[in-house]
Amino acid sequence: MVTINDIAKEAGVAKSTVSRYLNNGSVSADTRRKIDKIIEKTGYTPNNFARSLKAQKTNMIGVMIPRLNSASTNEVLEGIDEMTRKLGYQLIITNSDQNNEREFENIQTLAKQKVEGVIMFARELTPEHIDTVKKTGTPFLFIGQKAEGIHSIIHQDYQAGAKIGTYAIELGHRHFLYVGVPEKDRAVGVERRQGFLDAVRPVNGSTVEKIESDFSRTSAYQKALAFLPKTEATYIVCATDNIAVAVLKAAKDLGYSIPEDFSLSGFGGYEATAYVSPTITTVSYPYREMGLEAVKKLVRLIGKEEVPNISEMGNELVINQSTAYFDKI
Amino acid sequence: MVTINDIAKEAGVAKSTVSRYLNNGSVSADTRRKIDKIIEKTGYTPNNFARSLKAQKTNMIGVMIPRLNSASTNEVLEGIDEMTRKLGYQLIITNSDQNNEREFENIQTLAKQKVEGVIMFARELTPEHIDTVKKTGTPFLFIGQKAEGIHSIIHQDYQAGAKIGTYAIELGHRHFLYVGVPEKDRAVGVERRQGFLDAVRPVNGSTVEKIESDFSRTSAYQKALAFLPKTEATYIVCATDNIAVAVLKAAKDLGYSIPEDFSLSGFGGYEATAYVSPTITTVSYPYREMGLEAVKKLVRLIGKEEVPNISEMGNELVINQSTAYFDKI
DNA sequence: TTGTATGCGTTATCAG
DNA sequence: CTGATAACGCATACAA
Repeated sequence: MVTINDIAKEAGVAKSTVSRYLNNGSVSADTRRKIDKIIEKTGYTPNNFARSLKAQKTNMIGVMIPRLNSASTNEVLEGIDEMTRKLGYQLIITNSDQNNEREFENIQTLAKQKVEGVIMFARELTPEHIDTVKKTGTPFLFIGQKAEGIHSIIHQDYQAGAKIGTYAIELGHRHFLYVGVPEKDRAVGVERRQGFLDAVRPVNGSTVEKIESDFSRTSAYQKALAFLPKTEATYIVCATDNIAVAVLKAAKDLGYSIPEDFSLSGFGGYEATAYVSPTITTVSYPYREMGLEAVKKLVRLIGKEEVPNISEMGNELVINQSTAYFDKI
Repeated sequence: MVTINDIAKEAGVAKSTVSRYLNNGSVSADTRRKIDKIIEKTGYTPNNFARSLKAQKTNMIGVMIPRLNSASTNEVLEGIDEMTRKLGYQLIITNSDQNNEREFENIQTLAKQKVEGVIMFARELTPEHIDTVKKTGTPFLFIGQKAEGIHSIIHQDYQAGAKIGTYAIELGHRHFLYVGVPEKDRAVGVERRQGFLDAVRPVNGSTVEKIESDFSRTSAYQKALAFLPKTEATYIVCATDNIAVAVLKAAKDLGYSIPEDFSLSGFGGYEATAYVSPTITTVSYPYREMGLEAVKKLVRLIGKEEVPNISEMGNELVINQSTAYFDKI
């Protein structure tokens, strides 16, 4: 490996001169040219570890994601990737496989790697999470969930739920089936649902049946297969677009027509909702922008700037073919 | 930050003793207990940079992916993630946004980070790619494409194409539409298609029309919308499952029935093919296993072991509802 | 502008 | 088993 020392020797200068060349640049035109050429020739590149060791600074940002095959996660990641690049940081991505133990591990691993800050896609948040995070002393930013005393950036899930509820009521529906996810995920499992319920429940004669799935399509498909034949509902609210796609599939396999037999909607605004038939009504979330914002916010955090504890991203109702007026009496 | 020195001082021993404690372990039970306690108390964790600097070894593996929102890529990544974890390596993932310049950059960035090896998801391979890679001197493994003088692990794309071709002929089809991708991606754009053509062309009276899309659903959808009304084909071969999903959508929007008006198939075995109606016939690829294999192979490479230049992964025809016998005369 | 010397946190070598 | 010391590659304070 070629080091700053080799360069210095070959150029006949002190290594501090080479170092200066590399950093400030207070070097005479002559030596500059010499060093230029030698670096070119040898293909020298500075050793980041030595640098980090010295500077006590790594220029790295860590990202923790719960799983790799999530459409929403990946869109946020695109935004994160873009902004970290723009701001000159290097990204380290760790995957925790939706497993708490591995999340704890990863929090510590990243801290050990001396990343300057961490963006964590939060799912289920336990006190132990909060604890582990706080112990690291590293700036942390949660995405998707809020927690006492930790900065976060979240979706307006309650409002999203309310949008769907209001819309469905306007269409004339009164009987709903809500396909939810576990409450451990507060944002999706609780907030989103509560927004919907609060919009729908006050309406005279409305009913809501609930079933619970997990985030996988297979689970949602199975549940729907079993439950659709029994339900009184005319409108099916799915807690995510993935679930909606799976429920749509189950409905078709059971011989139902959407939206004739059931109206159906999801949350998220995934591309998939536009490539099934009928296309699925949903609430679209600004995932990419969220990623951009997250990095900006984290970097301010790293720089000890004052930043609001919680930032919220908006969202937008997207009406597609899977929902229709309810006009049978 | 608490260092080995602090520990040593507090324990009243030399820092080399602490270091030994941390590594080999040749320490008296007494000092061991003392150090144990202090480390526990202070929450000391070794500084990886100092370690790497000393050891000239980073324990990191770099991964270069062309984009974050690809189903196949992410499945391979899951495998890679699993195996790197198992083997005790840390992962650095970089995204190049399907952009050659950024690929060159990333190759060098990773080399600078002194990763011990790199797994690169190859798309289009130019001489400059090969060149840049070779200059780094870092062990490289290509996934998905092969290149002279660089180790790689690839799919049997030719065989996959042939499987679809043979199957379609058996169904009685003779007129085909092939929705392909640019040839710059040799594996998908050339090999896969060639396997199909070689299986189909020898058959009497067979015809193949070709159109080209890119890897995005939007592009495929638009092309299909324009081309389906004009085609003579009874079977549409799509170069990827994503394309197939988009073409299916276009066909439906145009009022066609699948498989009555057209049979349709893709490649890849993505989950999406199972959650549209009809489900789409495809060739399923062992993505996750590929990730596992890739890491194993790279690690052998890092260890200077002898490994075959090219490894191939098999694949499997998955017959679904989108294909049917052609029996109209 | 340039060079000397020192230290970042760790490991390895070699005496004791 | 333990301790002193050098070295990894780089940046910087300070002197020249």
